[in-house]
Amino acid sequence: MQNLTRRALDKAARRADILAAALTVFAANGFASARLDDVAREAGIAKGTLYLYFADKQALFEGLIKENLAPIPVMADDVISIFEDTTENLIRALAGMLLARIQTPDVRQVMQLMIADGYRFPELVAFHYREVVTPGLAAITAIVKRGIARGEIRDTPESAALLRHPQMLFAPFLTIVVWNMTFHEIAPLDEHQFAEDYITLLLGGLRAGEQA
Amino acid sequence: MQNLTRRALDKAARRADILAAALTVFAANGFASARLDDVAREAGIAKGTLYLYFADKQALFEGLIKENLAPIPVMADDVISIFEDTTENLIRALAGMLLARIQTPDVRQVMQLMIADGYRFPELVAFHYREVVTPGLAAITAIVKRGIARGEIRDTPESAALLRHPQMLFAPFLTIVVWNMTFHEIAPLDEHQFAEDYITLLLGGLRAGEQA
DNA sequence: ATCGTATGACTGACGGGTCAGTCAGTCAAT
DNA sequence: ATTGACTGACTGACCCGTCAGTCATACGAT
Repeated sequence: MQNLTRRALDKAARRADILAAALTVFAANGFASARLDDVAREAGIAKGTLYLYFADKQALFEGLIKENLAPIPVMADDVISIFEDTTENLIRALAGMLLARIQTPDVRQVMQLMIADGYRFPELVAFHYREVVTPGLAAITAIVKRGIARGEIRDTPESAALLRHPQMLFAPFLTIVVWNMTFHEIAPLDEHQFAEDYITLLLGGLRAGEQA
Repeated sequence: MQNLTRRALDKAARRADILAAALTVFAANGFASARLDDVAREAGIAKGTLYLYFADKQALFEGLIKENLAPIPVMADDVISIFEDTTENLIRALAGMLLARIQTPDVRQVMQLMIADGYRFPELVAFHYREVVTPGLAAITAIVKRGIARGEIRDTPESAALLRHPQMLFAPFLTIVVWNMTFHEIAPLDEHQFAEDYITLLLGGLRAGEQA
C-alpha cells in the first residue's frame, strides 16, 4: 500500500513536471509551433514518456489549460458571503485579488494561451465556460445585487446594464492581458493603476450634472 | 503606356486576390497551421506565384494585417472636429461606427489574427501601435477634453482616470471580439446591446447618492 | 500583315527540413 | 523472473520555398 502511494506520488509529480514544462514551451511558441521534443527536454524526460501521461499533443494542451484555469473563481463566492464592508470596498478587494491572480506568471501564460489558441478546441471552450466564466459572472451579479440591496449601487439603467452584461467588470482585466501580451515592449501598462482607474470610472461615471 | 497601366492593374488585382485568399486561410487555421498550398488554391493560382508577390509566409501575413488594419482610425479625427452635437451623442456616434467596423467580417478576422498571432511579429506590433493604436487613443483623448470644455463631462477623478487610460473606451470592443471569437457557439453576445450598455454605465456610473 | 524574338508572369513537381507519434529494447524494483 | 516505467532512435507525413520550364503577349523587322 505504501508502495502504491509512493508510486502514485511519483507519477503525480512527474505529471506536474510535464505540465510545467509544457506551459513554458507552449507559452513561448503557441500551440502549433511548440515542439514536444522541447517539452520533453524541459521536463527532463524522453519524448516517449510524454505519451505515457498524455494521449497526444492536444491532450497535453488541454490538460494544461484545465488544471491552471479552473481554480480561479472559486474564492469569490466565499468572500462575497462573508464580506461586511461597503460594496465599493468589496469590488476593490476582489479586483485586487483578481489582479494578483492574473499577474501570476503561470496564470498569465495560461490566459494568453486560452486567448490565442484556446478557441480552436471546442471541448476546452465548453469546459472553460462552465468552470470559469459562469461562476465568475455569477459572482459579479451577486456583488451588484448586494450593492443595490444595501443602497450603495443605484437601481437605475446603469446597474441594469451591468447586470445584463457582467462581462463589463471583467473587461479591464482582459484588456490588461491582451495589451501587455501585445504591447508590453513598446508601451507597458501600469496594471494596478489601470484597474484602479477603471473602478473609479465605473463607480462615478463621466456625465456632468448627475443627481442621486 | 496603356499596356503598362493594364499590367499594373492586373498585378494589383492579383495581389488583392492573394490577400483575400490568405485572410480566409489564415483566419481559419492561424498563422502556423495555415498552408500556403491552400492559399494558392483559394486564390486560383500556383504556389510559386505567391512568391512573386510576397517574400515568404511571414511577409504575406504582415501584408494582410497592415492593409486591413491601417484604415480604421482615420475617420475619427475628422468627425470629432466637425461634430456639433453633445459629447454623449458624439460618443454614441463613434461607438456605432467602430462597432460597424469590427462587425465587418474581414476586419473581425484581421483583429482575431492580430490578437492570436500578431504579437509574435515585433515589426507588425510596432506598425499597429503607430498606425492604429496611437491615433485611436488620441481621438478618445480629444473627445474627453472636448466634453470637459463643453461642461458635459465632469472634470473630476473619473475623467482624469479615462484620460490616463483612454484604452478603457476601447476595452468593450476588444471584449466583444475576444468573447465572440471564443464563446460565439456557446453563448453569443449581443454586440450592439453590449456596446450600448457599456456607454450607459460609463456615462452614469454605479454609485448611489452621486452629486454634480 | 507576318514572322521571329524578347519579356516576364506563371506553373507545379520536387528537395529537404521538421516534428508528431511509435515501438523494440533497457532498467529498476519487487 | 516478472512487471511496468522509461528511453530515444526511427518513421513517415507534412509543408515551405525553389527553380527549370511554359506560355501569352509585346515589339521590331521585313
